[in-house]
Amino acid sequence: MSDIGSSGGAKQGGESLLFLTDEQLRKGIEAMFFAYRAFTSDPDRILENYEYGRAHHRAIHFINRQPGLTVNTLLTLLGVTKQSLNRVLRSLVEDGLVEARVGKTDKRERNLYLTQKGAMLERELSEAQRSRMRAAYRAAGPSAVAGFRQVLEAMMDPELRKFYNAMKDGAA
Amino acid sequence: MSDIGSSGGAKQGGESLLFLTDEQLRKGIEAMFFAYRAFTSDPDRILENYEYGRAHHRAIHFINRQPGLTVNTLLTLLGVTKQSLNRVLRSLVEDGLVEARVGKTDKRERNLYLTQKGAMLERELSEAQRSRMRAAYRAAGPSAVAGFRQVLEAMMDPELRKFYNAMKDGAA
DNA sequence: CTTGGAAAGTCAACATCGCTGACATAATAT
DNA sequence: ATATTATGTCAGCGATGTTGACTTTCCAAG
Repeated sequence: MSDIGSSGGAKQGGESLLFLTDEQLRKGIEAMFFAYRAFTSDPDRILENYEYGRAHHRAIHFINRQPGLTVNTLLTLLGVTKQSLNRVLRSLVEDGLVEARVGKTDKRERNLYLTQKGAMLERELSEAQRSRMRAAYRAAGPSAVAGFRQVLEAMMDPELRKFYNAMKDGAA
Repeated sequence: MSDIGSSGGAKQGGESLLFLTDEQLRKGIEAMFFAYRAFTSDPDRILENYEYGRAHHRAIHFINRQPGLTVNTLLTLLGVTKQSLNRVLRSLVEDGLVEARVGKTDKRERNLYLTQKGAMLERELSEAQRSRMRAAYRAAGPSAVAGFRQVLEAMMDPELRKFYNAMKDGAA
């Protein structure tokens, strides 16, 4: 019953609140589900040819975006345990895709960088993903893209939103 | 080099194409990643109290949205193998959350329905998710929501977009 | 200079949830 | 009658997440 409240109340609010009915919200949930599935399918298909999975892709993505970031920062961005990340990171370092340099100020820290080989895989993976994103952006148009970004940002957990906003976006 | 093409070209296109730079696209990728993580975290937290996982949630969601749908349809919507779905579906039926009625026209088919118990869990899970979605919608505003939905829809694989559009959205 | 704590790495065990392959059953369709 | 379809099931495997325990390294504070 408690979830009916906001739904039943929506129609009273006039046009500006109509989109907050439960069915509209459920439709948004489905949109996220289907879109995210498509969004990950392209890199997944590529990764089948390697011995890597989605976890490797995510690590590679953020190392590329913030060269030199520490393991701890990467842990926060990915939201997994160090044991889980370690497994992934070790194979990437062993295979020569990622370089872990001992920190110069704090020697306990490791600063992570993509090697040339790592950067190549990153481009292959992200190009697949960017290609779908680009097509969707073109189909939807600039103002839709702005709205898309606004809603996604509002949906994030506050702590990660900080990290998100701290990243380059080429809009400046 | 091939992924530079569209990026380098973006600046030539004037204001309307500026959002297609590689960095803008990567930022969109990150937005999807962080938002999706938040989006799934609420129901995941609830599911820890039960013996169910994300897969159960997804099945419950679609059975609720299309009561009476067949196993095959659900398979398509979820994009998993029947072996994977069967494991999930069996536990839901055994625990009395889902009812599988033999089809009346084709007796090979099973039509799936939520029981009262299943509907209760569905509401608990989806309320958590809708609550976050509602807050994001409110924060971003109606026109942002329209754009959000447009981009996500454009991102889907065509076959699933059909299913997506066939679902109730309360907009009619 | 010793010591406490932080950063990182590692080992073991386990759960979830994908997958493939093989096979059984029941019922429709030809 | 036979082929095909929808479903269910068993076995095994792989990727990725988890907790818990422990070690090593190293900065920093007493």
